[in-house]
Amino acid sequence: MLMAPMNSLASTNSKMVMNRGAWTAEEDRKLAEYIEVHGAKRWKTVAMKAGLNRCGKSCRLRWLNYLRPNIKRGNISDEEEDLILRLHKLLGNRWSLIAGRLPGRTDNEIKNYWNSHLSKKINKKEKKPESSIPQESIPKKTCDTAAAAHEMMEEGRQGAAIPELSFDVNEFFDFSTEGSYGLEWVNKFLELDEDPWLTEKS
DNA sequence: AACATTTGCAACCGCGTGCTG
DNA sequence: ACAGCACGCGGTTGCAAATGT
Repeated sequence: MLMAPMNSLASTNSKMVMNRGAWTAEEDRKLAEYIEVHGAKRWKTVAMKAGLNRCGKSCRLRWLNYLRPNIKRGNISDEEEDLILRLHKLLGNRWSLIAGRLPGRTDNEIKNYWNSHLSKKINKKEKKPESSIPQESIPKKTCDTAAAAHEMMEEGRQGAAIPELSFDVNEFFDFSTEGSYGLEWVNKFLELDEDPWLTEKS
């Protein structure tokens, strides 16, 4: 659903009247032109120098979620949806990490998609307990499956010691050194956790 | 046709973290 | 060591469009 930009709402803040609400095409153009020349950093400065009556935070969000090159919008494919489900199972609500595995997708889009589509799907499934995998079938404390990895991460987050091995999700999912944003490696990894619950299309 | 409700998504907010002086 | 700033993240809100009654 593409909403037409409405007139910017001015904040009632008495100190500095900042534009708020939906961005106009003119604002988008100014921001994109500025970033093309000066780069996307120091968002407060970007906001001022681009002649935008917006806070830096708002500019950053607009750029990352809408104006950035190579952004894919809408039409999340079955493959992408499946990947989101698997990664969410593995990582929980770590939208930026999940988005990092989906080229052209933003964390905001993934989060919205999850909240409006996938969480409902999952709720439906959970109301059908016979279709769920029995807990005892999930291996414990190994990296063999995504479920086990997720479990370990949850423990790790709560500060619990994992006796057999130490598992740091941030290290494990450090994409900074990875050149490619291809899906192959993660698909291979996730194939280890073939889960009929996830692969079953509704 | 008119109104009410739900849906989908852009944008905002608050918080945590890291960097810099 | 500390304060201030910038950035990034996840949760939440607001509102137009879509759908239902």
